[in-house]
Amino acid sequence: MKPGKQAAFLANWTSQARKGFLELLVLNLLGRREHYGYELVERIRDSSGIEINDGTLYAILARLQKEGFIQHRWEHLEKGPARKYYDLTPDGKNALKEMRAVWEDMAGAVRKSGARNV
Amino acid sequence: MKPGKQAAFLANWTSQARKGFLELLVLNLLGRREHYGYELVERIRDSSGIEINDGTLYAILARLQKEGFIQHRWEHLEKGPARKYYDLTPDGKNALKEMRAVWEDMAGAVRKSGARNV
DNA sequence: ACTAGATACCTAGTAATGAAAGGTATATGA
DNA sequence: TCATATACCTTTCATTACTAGGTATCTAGT
Repeated sequence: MKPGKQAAFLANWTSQARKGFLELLVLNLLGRREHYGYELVERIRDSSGIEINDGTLYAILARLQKEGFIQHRWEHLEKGPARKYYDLTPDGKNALKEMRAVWEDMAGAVRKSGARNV
Repeated sequence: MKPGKQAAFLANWTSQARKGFLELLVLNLLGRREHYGYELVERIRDSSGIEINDGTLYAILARLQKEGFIQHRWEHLEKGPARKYYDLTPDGKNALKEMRAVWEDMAGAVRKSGARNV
């Protein structure tokens, strides 16, 4: 196989595998405490080592709010751009519970299906 | 929120979250031993409880073979339709290792980010 | 005063995948 | 004869992450 082809496949696969996962990650973090958007980008990168484009994150936040799973309040600082703080609604907490259960099923299936000797 | 909306969201989210995951699951199973397509559908359902449409599975197998990660041999039985047995190529084993590493990072991030009290 | 960079928000277009709904063919049992 | 199970495959659609843009405020350096 061509040398770059492996890397290209993995990059694309990773991008696909992150679908859904990123939403769960954001809800998980908002379940701990409120965050503003830019803060989430930094926190995800620094604490999880997961890179996320800010454009991707804001799209996720917009979707979650449209679903009624998160809500926001503006905080206008004396210095610097205003911040939009998000936290979970009761519907969001319910959705998070169900999403975690689905995720656990998937993680369990990967564990069970994985051979040790490949 | 409308009663059916929660369920509709979860179904869609699950569908998105399975992207990538299903390919990893298939490679994991083929890493243990060879399987034919129809067998994979049953095995995934029976041992993991994960439902997978056979059309989805055959598309995955076609992609993985196009990438050079799996190969097949035909088995013509005396009775019933012929079976197409798949197993991993060396490239497939390498890809599987890398995909598992990415998956572990994601699973770890979910664990670390998850609050216990939501 | 000007520039670069960091902070903080947002949008439009593209590519890739799972799901649904179809199709083909062989064998079995009512 | 008809339904069901086995076993393969294709086409179309909806959704989401990524890329590459954009706006605006503040700070630091020249």
